[in-house]
Amino acid sequence: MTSPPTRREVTHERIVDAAARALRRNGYAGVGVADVMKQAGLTHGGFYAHFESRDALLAEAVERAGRDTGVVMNQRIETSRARGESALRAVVEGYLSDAHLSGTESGCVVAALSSEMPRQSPALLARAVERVRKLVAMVQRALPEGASKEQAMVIAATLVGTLQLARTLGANSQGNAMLAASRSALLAQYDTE
Amino acid sequence: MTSPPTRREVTHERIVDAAARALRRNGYAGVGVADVMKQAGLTHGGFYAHFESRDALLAEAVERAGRDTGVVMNQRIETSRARGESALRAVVEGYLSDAHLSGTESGCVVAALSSEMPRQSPALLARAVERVRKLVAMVQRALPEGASKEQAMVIAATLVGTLQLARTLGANSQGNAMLAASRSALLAQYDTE
DNA sequence: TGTACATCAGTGAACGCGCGTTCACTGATGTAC
DNA sequence: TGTACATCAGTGAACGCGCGTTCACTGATGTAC
Repeated sequence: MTSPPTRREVTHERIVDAAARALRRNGYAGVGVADVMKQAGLTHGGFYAHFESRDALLAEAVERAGRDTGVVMNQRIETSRARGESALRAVVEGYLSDAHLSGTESGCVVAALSSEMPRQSPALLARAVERVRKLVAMVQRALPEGASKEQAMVIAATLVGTLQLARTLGANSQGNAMLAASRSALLAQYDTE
Repeated sequence: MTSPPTRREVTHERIVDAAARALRRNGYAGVGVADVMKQAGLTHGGFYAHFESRDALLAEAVERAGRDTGVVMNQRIETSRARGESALRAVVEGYLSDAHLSGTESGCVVAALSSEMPRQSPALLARAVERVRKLVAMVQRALPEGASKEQAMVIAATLVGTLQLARTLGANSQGNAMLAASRSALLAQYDTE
Protein backbone atom coordinates (compact mmCIF):
# COMPACT_ATOMS: atom_id res chain seq x y z
CA MET A 1 0.00 0.00 0.00
CA THR A 2 1.57 3.23 -1.19
CA SER A 3 1.36 6.36 0.89
CA PRO A 4 -0.95 9.08 -0.39
CA PRO A 5 0.68 11.56 -2.77
CA THR A 6 1.88 14.84 -1.37
CA ARG A 7 0.73 18.16 -2.75
CA ARG A 8 4.05 18.40 -4.53
CA GLU A 9 3.64 14.99 -6.14
CA VAL A 10 0.16 15.80 -7.36
CA THR A 11 1.46 18.99 -8.99
CA HIS A 12 4.38 17.10 -10.48
CA GLU A 13 2.03 14.63 -12.14
CA ARG A 14 -0.11 17.44 -13.47
CA ILE A 15 2.94 19.00 -15.12
CA VAL A 16 4.05 15.69 -16.64
CA ASP A 17 0.54 15.08 -17.94
CA ALA A 18 0.46 18.46 -19.65
CA ALA A 19 3.91 17.81 -21.11
CA ALA A 20 2.91 14.36 -22.37
CA ARG A 21 0.06 15.91 -24.32
CA ALA A 22 2.11 18.83 -25.64
CA LEU A 23 4.87 16.43 -26.66
CA ARG A 24 2.60 14.40 -28.90
CA ARG A 25 0.77 17.39 -30.31
CA ASN A 26 3.83 19.54 -30.99
CA GLY A 27 6.88 17.28 -30.99
CA TYR A 28 9.99 17.49 -28.82
CA ALA A 29 10.82 21.02 -29.95
CA GLY A 30 7.24 22.14 -29.37
CA VAL A 31 7.28 21.54 -25.63
CA GLY A 32 7.91 24.85 -23.91
CA VAL A 33 8.49 25.16 -20.20
CA ALA A 34 6.25 28.20 -19.80
CA ASP A 35 3.46 26.69 -21.92
CA VAL A 36 3.43 23.42 -20.04
CA MET A 37 3.38 25.15 -16.67
CA LYS A 38 0.50 27.33 -17.82
CA GLN A 39 -1.41 24.25 -18.98
CA ALA A 40 -0.86 22.81 -15.53
CA GLY A 41 -2.24 25.99 -13.95
CA LEU A 42 1.09 27.27 -12.66
CA THR A 43 3.65 29.97 -13.45
CA HIS A 44 6.92 29.04 -15.09
CA GLY A 45 9.11 30.06 -12.16
CA GLY A 46 8.34 26.96 -10.15
CA PHE A 47 9.45 24.59 -12.86
CA TYR A 48 12.94 23.92 -11.59
CA ALA A 49 11.68 22.90 -8.21
CA HIS A 50 10.17 19.89 -10.02
CA PHE A 51 12.66 19.09 -12.79
CA GLU A 52 16.38 19.45 -13.21
CA SER A 53 15.95 20.66 -16.78
CA ARG A 54 13.59 20.75 -19.73
CA ASP A 55 15.21 17.52 -20.94
CA ALA A 56 14.33 15.79 -17.68
CA LEU A 57 10.70 16.78 -18.18
CA LEU A 58 10.75 15.42 -21.72
CA ALA A 59 12.12 12.11 -20.49
CA GLU A 60 9.29 11.77 -17.98
CA ALA A 61 6.74 12.87 -20.56
CA VAL A 62 7.82 10.22 -23.07
CA GLU A 63 7.51 7.55 -20.45
CA ARG A 64 4.16 8.81 -19.24
CA ALA A 65 2.71 9.05 -22.73
CA GLY A 66 3.93 5.58 -23.61
CA ARG A 67 2.69 4.00 -20.44
CA ASP A 68 -0.76 5.59 -20.73
CA THR A 69 -1.45 4.32 -24.22
CA GLY A 70 0.22 1.00 -23.44
CA VAL A 71 -2.26 0.42 -20.65
CA VAL A 72 -5.18 1.14 -22.96
CA MET A 73 -3.89 -1.18 -25.66
CA ASN A 74 -3.20 -4.00 -23.24
CA GLN A 75 -6.69 -3.68 -21.79
CA ARG A 76 -8.07 -3.93 -25.28
CA ILE A 77 -6.10 -7.13 -25.82
CA GLU A 78 -7.35 -8.63 -22.55
CA THR A 79 -10.94 -7.70 -23.26
CA SER A 80 -10.98 -9.21 -26.73
CA ARG A 81 -9.29 -12.37 -25.48
CA ALA A 82 -11.83 -12.70 -22.70
CA ARG A 83 -14.59 -12.48 -25.29
CA GLY A 84 -12.93 -15.09 -27.47
CA GLU A 85 -12.30 -12.50 -30.18
CA SER A 86 -9.12 -11.74 -32.11
CA ALA A 87 -6.70 -9.65 -30.09
CA LEU A 88 -4.77 -8.65 -33.20
CA ARG A 89 -7.93 -7.33 -34.77
CA ALA A 90 -8.60 -5.27 -31.68
CA VAL A 91 -5.10 -3.79 -31.83
CA VAL A 92 -5.12 -3.10 -35.57
CA GLU A 93 -8.59 -1.59 -35.58
CA GLY A 94 -7.84 0.47 -32.49
CA TYR A 95 -4.49 1.74 -33.74
CA LEU A 96 -5.65 2.45 -37.28
CA SER A 97 -8.91 4.13 -36.26
CA ASP A 98 -10.29 7.56 -37.07
CA ALA A 99 -10.04 8.42 -33.39
CA HIS A 100 -6.32 7.67 -33.30
CA LEU A 101 -5.79 9.54 -36.56
CA SER A 102 -7.24 12.70 -35.02
CA GLY A 103 -6.23 12.11 -31.42
CA THR A 104 -2.49 12.60 -31.72
CA GLU A 105 -2.12 14.23 -28.34
CA SER A 106 -3.58 11.26 -26.50
CA GLY A 107 -2.32 8.59 -28.89
CA CYS A 108 0.78 6.48 -29.44
CA VAL A 109 3.94 8.42 -28.64
CA VAL A 110 6.00 6.41 -31.11
CA ALA A 111 3.76 7.40 -34.00
CA ALA A 112 3.80 11.00 -32.81
CA LEU A 113 7.58 11.26 -32.56
CA SER A 114 9.37 8.49 -34.37
CA SER A 115 11.10 10.54 -37.04
CA GLU A 116 12.42 12.87 -34.35
CA MET A 117 13.53 10.15 -31.96
CA PRO A 118 16.92 9.36 -33.52
CA ARG A 119 17.94 13.03 -33.18
CA GLN A 120 17.42 13.39 -29.45
CA SER A 121 19.97 13.46 -26.66
CA PRO A 122 21.25 10.08 -25.45
CA ALA A 123 18.96 10.12 -22.41
CA LEU A 124 15.87 10.83 -24.50
CA LEU A 125 16.90 8.38 -27.20
CA ALA A 126 17.17 5.63 -24.59
CA ARG A 127 13.59 6.31 -23.51
CA ALA A 128 12.48 6.25 -27.12
CA VAL A 129 14.15 2.90 -27.75
CA GLU A 130 12.35 1.54 -24.73
CA ARG A 131 9.01 2.75 -26.11
CA VAL A 132 9.67 1.10 -29.48
CA ARG A 133 10.48 -2.19 -27.76
CA LYS A 134 7.34 -1.95 -25.68
CA LEU A 135 5.26 -1.30 -28.78
CA VAL A 136 6.68 -4.41 -30.47
CA ALA A 137 6.07 -6.42 -27.31
CA MET A 138 2.47 -5.22 -27.19
CA VAL A 139 1.89 -6.34 -30.76
CA GLN A 140 3.50 -9.68 -30.06
CA ARG A 141 1.19 -10.17 -27.10
CA ALA A 142 -1.74 -9.67 -29.47
CA LEU A 143 -0.49 -12.31 -31.89
CA PRO A 144 -1.35 -15.98 -31.52
CA GLU A 145 0.90 -18.08 -29.30
CA GLY A 146 4.13 -18.96 -31.07
CA ALA A 147 4.18 -15.99 -33.44
CA SER A 148 7.68 -14.67 -34.04
CA LYS A 149 9.10 -11.39 -32.83
CA GLU A 150 9.86 -10.63 -36.48
CA GLN A 151 6.17 -10.70 -37.28
CA ALA A 152 5.48 -8.33 -34.42
CA MET A 153 8.19 -5.97 -35.66
CA VAL A 154 6.76 -5.78 -39.16
CA ILE A 155 3.25 -5.21 -37.89
CA ALA A 156 4.39 -2.53 -35.45
CA ALA A 157 6.30 -0.75 -38.21
CA THR A 158 3.30 -0.90 -40.51
CA LEU A 159 1.01 0.50 -37.82
CA VAL A 160 3.36 3.39 -37.09
CA GLY A 161 4.10 4.19 -40.72
CA THR A 162 0.46 3.99 -41.73
CA LEU A 163 -0.76 6.28 -38.98
CA GLN A 164 1.91 8.87 -39.76
CA LEU A 165 1.23 8.91 -43.47
CA ALA A 166 -2.51 9.02 -42.85
CA ARG A 167 -2.07 11.97 -40.49
CA THR A 168 -0.03 13.78 -43.10
CA LEU A 169 -2.64 13.12 -45.76
CA GLY A 170 -5.23 14.45 -43.33
CA ALA A 171 -8.47 13.49 -41.61
CA ASN A 172 -10.25 13.10 -44.93
CA SER A 173 -10.84 10.48 -47.61
CA GLN A 174 -7.14 10.25 -48.40
CA GLY A 175 -6.11 9.64 -44.83
CA ASN A 176 -8.94 7.22 -44.31
CA ALA A 177 -7.97 5.30 -47.46
CA MET A 178 -4.47 4.93 -46.06
CA LEU A 179 -5.78 3.56 -42.76
CA ALA A 180 -8.22 1.22 -44.50
CA ALA A 181 -5.57 -0.19 -46.82
CA SER A 182 -3.32 -1.23 -43.95
CA ARG A 183 -6.18 -2.46 -41.77
CA SER A 184 -7.35 -4.91 -44.39
CA ALA A 185 -3.86 -5.96 -45.45
CA LEU A 186 -2.73 -6.66 -41.89
CA LEU A 187 -5.87 -8.54 -40.93
CA ALA A 188 -5.88 -10.55 -44.14
CA GLN A 189 -2.34 -11.64 -43.59
CA TYR A 190 -1.92 -12.06 -39.85
CA ASP A 191 -5.38 -12.51 -38.37
CA THR A 192 -5.56 -16.27 -38.79
CA GLU A 193 -6.80 -17.25 -35.35
CA MET B 1 17.53 24.04 -74.39
CA THR B 2 17.61 25.94 -71.13
CA SER B 3 19.84 28.95 -70.74
CA PRO B 4 22.91 28.50 -68.54
CA PRO B 5 22.30 29.29 -64.86
CA THR B 6 23.30 32.69 -63.61
CA ARG B 7 25.68 33.12 -60.69
CA ARG B 8 22.69 33.89 -58.54
CA GLU B 9 20.90 30.69 -59.55
CA VAL B 10 23.96 28.58 -58.87
CA THR B 11 24.18 30.06 -55.37
CA HIS B 12 20.46 29.55 -54.83
CA GLU B 13 20.79 25.86 -55.65
CA ARG B 14 23.75 25.53 -53.30
CA ILE B 15 21.68 26.97 -50.46
CA VAL B 16 18.72 24.68 -51.19
CA ASP B 17 21.04 21.69 -51.32
CA ALA B 18 22.52 22.52 -47.95
CA ALA B 19 19.02 23.00 -46.54
CA ALA B 20 17.79 19.70 -47.98
CA ARG B 21 20.56 17.88 -46.14
CA ALA B 22 20.09 19.80 -42.88
CA LEU B 23 16.35 19.21 -43.06
CA ARG B 24 16.72 15.45 -43.14
CA ARG B 25 19.48 15.33 -40.58
CA ASN B 26 17.92 17.73 -38.08
CA GLY B 27 14.22 18.00 -38.88
CA TYR B 28 12.22 21.11 -39.71
CA ALA B 29 13.13 22.88 -36.49
CA GLY B 30 16.79 22.03 -36.96
CA VAL B 31 17.22 24.06 -40.12
CA GLY B 32 18.77 27.39 -39.18
CA VAL B 33 19.22 30.21 -41.65
CA ALA B 34 22.74 31.05 -40.48
CA ASP B 35 23.82 27.40 -40.43
CA VAL B 36 22.55 26.67 -43.90
CA MET B 37 24.19 29.77 -45.35
CA LYS B 38 27.45 28.81 -43.69
CA GLN B 39 27.20 25.30 -45.17
CA ALA B 40 26.72 26.94 -48.55
CA GLY B 41 29.84 29.05 -48.00
CA LEU B 42 28.02 32.34 -47.45
CA THR B 43 27.13 34.71 -44.64
CA HIS B 44 23.62 34.84 -43.31
CA GLY B 45 22.93 38.42 -44.42
CA GLY B 46 22.37 37.50 -48.03
CA PHE B 47 19.66 34.99 -47.28
CA TYR B 48 16.68 37.24 -47.92
CA ALA B 49 17.90 38.12 -51.36
CA HIS B 50 17.20 34.46 -52.21
CA PHE B 51 14.15 33.55 -50.14
CA GLU B 52 11.17 35.41 -48.84
CA SER B 53 11.42 33.65 -45.48
CA ARG B 54 12.80 30.61 -43.73
CA ASP B 55 9.53 28.82 -44.52
CA ALA B 56 10.05 29.43 -48.23
CA LEU B 57 13.47 27.80 -47.97
CA LEU B 58 11.98 24.80 -46.17
CA ALA B 59 9.39 24.38 -48.91
CA GLU B 60 12.07 24.29 -51.58
CA ALA B 61 14.22 21.97 -49.49
CA VAL B 62 11.42 19.43 -49.05
CA GLU B 63 10.83 19.37 -52.77
CA ARG B 64 14.51 19.13 -53.58
CA ALA B 65 15.11 16.30 -51.10
CA GLY B 66 12.11 14.39 -52.38
CA ARG B 67 12.99 14.82 -56.02
CA ASP B 68 16.60 13.75 -55.51
CA THR B 69 15.78 10.46 -53.85
CA GLY B 70 12.82 9.93 -56.16
CA VAL B 71 15.15 10.03 -59.15
CA VAL B 72 17.45 7.47 -57.55
CA MET B 73 14.60 5.10 -56.72
CA ASN B 74 13.06 5.36 -60.17
CA GLN B 75 16.41 4.63 -61.78
CA ARG B 76 16.69 1.56 -59.60
CA ILE B 77 13.29 0.43 -60.81
CA GLU B 78 14.24 0.97 -64.47
CA THR B 79 17.54 -0.83 -64.09
CA SER B 80 16.06 -3.91 -62.46
CA ARG B 81 13.26 -4.05 -65.03
CA ALA B 82 15.78 -3.82 -67.87
CA ARG B 83 17.62 -6.77 -66.36
CA GLY B 84 14.43 -8.75 -66.02
CA GLU B 85 14.69 -8.65 -62.23
CA SER B 86 12.05 -7.77 -59.64
CA ALA B 87 11.57 -4.03 -59.33
CA LEU B 88 9.84 -4.40 -55.98
CA ARG B 89 12.81 -6.30 -54.64
CA ALA B 90 15.10 -3.49 -55.79
CA VAL B 91 12.95 -0.90 -54.01
CA VAL B 92 12.55 -2.87 -50.79
CA GLU B 93 16.21 -3.82 -50.55
CA GLY B 94 17.30 -0.30 -51.41
CA TYR B 95 14.94 1.38 -48.98
CA LEU B 96 15.53 -1.03 -46.13
CA SER B 97 19.31 -1.12 -46.51
CA ASP B 98 22.09 -0.38 -44.02
CA ALA B 99 23.10 2.56 -46.19
CA HIS B 100 19.64 4.13 -45.96
CA LEU B 101 19.50 3.42 -42.22
CA SER B 102 22.67 5.47 -41.68
CA GLY B 103 22.28 7.93 -44.54
CA THR B 104 19.38 9.97 -43.23
CA GLU B 105 20.64 13.24 -44.65
CA SER B 106 20.68 11.92 -48.21
CA GLY B 107 17.73 9.54 -47.85
CA CYS B 108 13.95 9.60 -48.12
CA VAL B 109 12.54 12.86 -46.83
CA VAL B 110 9.26 11.22 -45.82
CA ALA B 111 11.03 8.80 -43.51
CA ALA B 112 13.12 11.64 -42.11
CA LEU B 113 10.19 13.92 -41.36
CA SER B 114 6.87 12.12 -41.36
CA SER B 115 5.96 12.50 -37.72
CA GLU B 116 6.65 16.23 -38.00
CA MET B 117 4.80 16.75 -41.26
CA PRO B 118 1.26 17.07 -39.88
CA ARG B 119 2.41 19.94 -37.62
CA GLN B 120 3.80 22.22 -40.29
CA SER B 121 2.30 25.37 -41.80
CA PRO B 122 -0.28 24.84 -44.58
CA ALA B 123 2.28 25.58 -47.29
CA LEU B 124 4.77 23.07 -45.92
CA LEU B 125 2.07 20.49 -45.24
CA ALA B 126 0.97 20.70 -48.86
CA ARG B 127 4.51 19.90 -49.99
CA ALA B 128 4.64 17.02 -47.55
CA VAL B 129 1.38 15.56 -48.85
CA GLU B 130 2.80 15.73 -52.34
CA ARG B 131 5.91 13.82 -51.23
CA VAL B 132 3.79 11.09 -49.62
CA ARG B 133 1.76 10.71 -52.81
CA LYS B 134 4.92 10.52 -54.87
CA LEU B 135 6.31 7.85 -52.58
CA VAL B 136 3.18 5.74 -52.97
CA ALA B 137 3.29 6.26 -56.74
CA MET B 138 6.92 5.14 -56.81
CA VAL B 139 6.07 1.93 -54.96
CA GLN B 140 3.12 1.31 -57.27
CA ARG B 141 5.42 1.68 -60.26
CA ALA B 142 7.60 -1.06 -58.78
CA LEU B 143 4.67 -3.44 -58.36
CA PRO B 144 3.54 -5.78 -61.13
CA GLU B 145 1.03 -4.42 -63.67
CA GLY B 146 -2.46 -4.31 -62.20
CA ALA B 147 -1.44 -4.08 -58.57
CA SER B 148 -3.77 -1.88 -56.54
CA LYS B 149 -2.98 1.51 -55.09
CA GLU B 150 -3.98 0.04 -51.74
CA GLN B 151 -1.12 -2.43 -51.93
CA ALA B 152 1.28 0.37 -52.73
CA MET B 153 0.03 2.37 -49.74
CA VAL B 154 0.57 -0.47 -47.31
CA ILE B 155 4.04 -1.18 -48.63
CA ALA B 156 5.01 2.50 -48.54
CA ALA B 157 3.78 2.79 -44.96
CA THR B 158 5.71 -0.32 -43.96
CA LEU B 159 8.90 0.98 -45.57
CA VAL B 160 8.61 4.33 -43.80
CA GLY B 161 7.66 2.89 -40.42
CA THR B 162 10.36 0.24 -40.55
CA LEU B 163 13.13 2.67 -41.43
CA GLN B 164 12.12 5.04 -38.66
CA LEU B 165 11.92 2.38 -35.99
CA ALA B 166 15.22 0.89 -37.17
CA ARG B 167 16.88 4.31 -36.97
CA THR B 168 15.58 4.77 -33.47
CA LEU B 169 16.85 1.33 -32.43
CA GLY B 170 20.20 2.29 -33.96
CA ALA B 171 22.73 1.11 -36.53
CA ASN B 172 23.30 -2.12 -34.65
CA SER B 173 21.88 -5.61 -34.42
CA GLN B 174 18.51 -4.33 -33.21
CA GLY B 175 18.09 -1.87 -36.04
CA ASN B 176 19.26 -4.44 -38.55
CA ALA B 177 16.82 -7.00 -37.20
CA MET B 178 14.02 -4.51 -37.75
CA LEU B 179 15.07 -3.91 -41.35
CA ALA B 180 15.51 -7.62 -42.04
CA ALA B 181 12.11 -8.52 -40.63
CA SER B 182 10.30 -6.14 -42.97
CA ARG B 183 12.46 -6.96 -45.97
CA SER B 184 11.62 -10.62 -45.79
CA ALA B 185 7.96 -10.09 -44.91
CA LEU B 186 7.39 -7.66 -47.79
CA LEU B 187 9.20 -9.78 -50.34
CA ALA B 188 7.50 -12.98 -49.20
CA GLN B 189 4.11 -11.39 -49.56
CA TYR B 190 4.31 -9.07 -52.55
CA ASP B 191 7.24 -10.21 -54.66
CA THR B 192 5.34 -12.74 -56.73
CA GLU B 193 6.55 -11.81 -60.20
C1' DT C 1 -6.89 24.47 21.43
C1' DG C 2 -3.66 27.97 20.54
C1' DT C 3 0.70 30.24 19.49
C1' DA C 4 5.42 30.59 17.33
C1' DC C 5 8.28 29.07 14.15
C1' DA C 6 10.31 26.24 10.31
C1' DT C 7 9.60 24.26 6.01
C1' DC C 8 7.75 24.02 1.54
C1' DA C 9 5.45 25.14 -2.96
C1' DG C 10 4.76 28.55 -6.00
C1' DT C 11 5.39 33.62 -7.85
C1' DG C 12 7.13 36.96 -10.96
C1' DA C 13 10.93 39.73 -12.42
C1' DA C 14 15.25 39.44 -14.68
C1' DC C 15 19.20 37.51 -17.41
C1' DG C 16 21.51 35.56 -21.34
C1' DC C 17 21.51 33.35 -25.48
C1' DG C 18 20.13 31.91 -30.11
C1' DC C 19 17.78 32.89 -34.10
C1' DG C 20 14.92 35.05 -37.84
C1' DT C 21 14.95 39.29 -40.04
C1' DT C 22 16.50 44.02 -41.65
C1' DC C 23 19.51 47.27 -43.71
C1' DA C 24 23.25 50.33 -45.07
C1' DC C 25 27.26 49.38 -47.37
C1' DT C 26 31.05 47.12 -50.36
C1' DG C 27 33.19 44.84 -54.00
C1' DA C 28 32.49 42.39 -58.26
C1' DT C 29 30.20 41.77 -62.67
C1' DG C 30 28.33 43.44 -66.72
C1' DT C 31 27.10 47.19 -70.18
C1' DA C 32 27.36 51.51 -73.07
C1' DC C 33 30.09 54.11 -75.94
C1' DT D 1 40.70 47.96 -76.10
C1' DG D 2 39.66 51.04 -72.62
C1' DT D 3 36.97 53.97 -69.53
C1' DA D 4 32.74 55.32 -66.77
C1' DC D 5 28.86 53.96 -64.82
C1' DA D 6 24.84 51.02 -63.36
C1' DT D 7 23.43 46.80 -61.53
C1' DC D 8 23.86 42.87 -58.77
C1' DA D 9 25.36 39.49 -55.15
C1' DG D 10 27.07 39.17 -50.86
C1' DT D 11 28.78 41.25 -46.16
C1' DG D 12 28.41 42.14 -41.36
C1' DA D 13 26.40 44.78 -37.73
C1' DA D 14 22.19 45.43 -35.34
C1' DC D 15 17.33 44.63 -33.70
C1' DG D 16 13.60 42.22 -31.52
C1' DC D 17 11.60 38.34 -29.81
C1' DG D 18 11.06 33.86 -27.56
C1' DC D 19 12.66 30.70 -24.43
C1' DG D 20 15.38 28.12 -20.87
C1' DT D 21 17.11 29.17 -16.56
C1' DT D 22 17.95 31.68 -12.05
C1' DC D 23 16.70 33.83 -7.82
C1' DA D 24 14.91 36.66 -4.09
C1' DC D 25 10.63 36.73 -2.12
C1' DT D 26 5.73 35.48 -0.47
C1' DG D 27 2.03 33.00 1.30
C1' DA D 28 0.48 28.54 2.78
C1' DT D 29 1.16 24.20 5.17
C1' DG D 30 2.79 21.59 8.80
C1' DT D 31 5.12 20.88 13.43
C1' DA D 32 6.61 21.63 18.39
C1' DC D 33 5.18 22.68 22.73
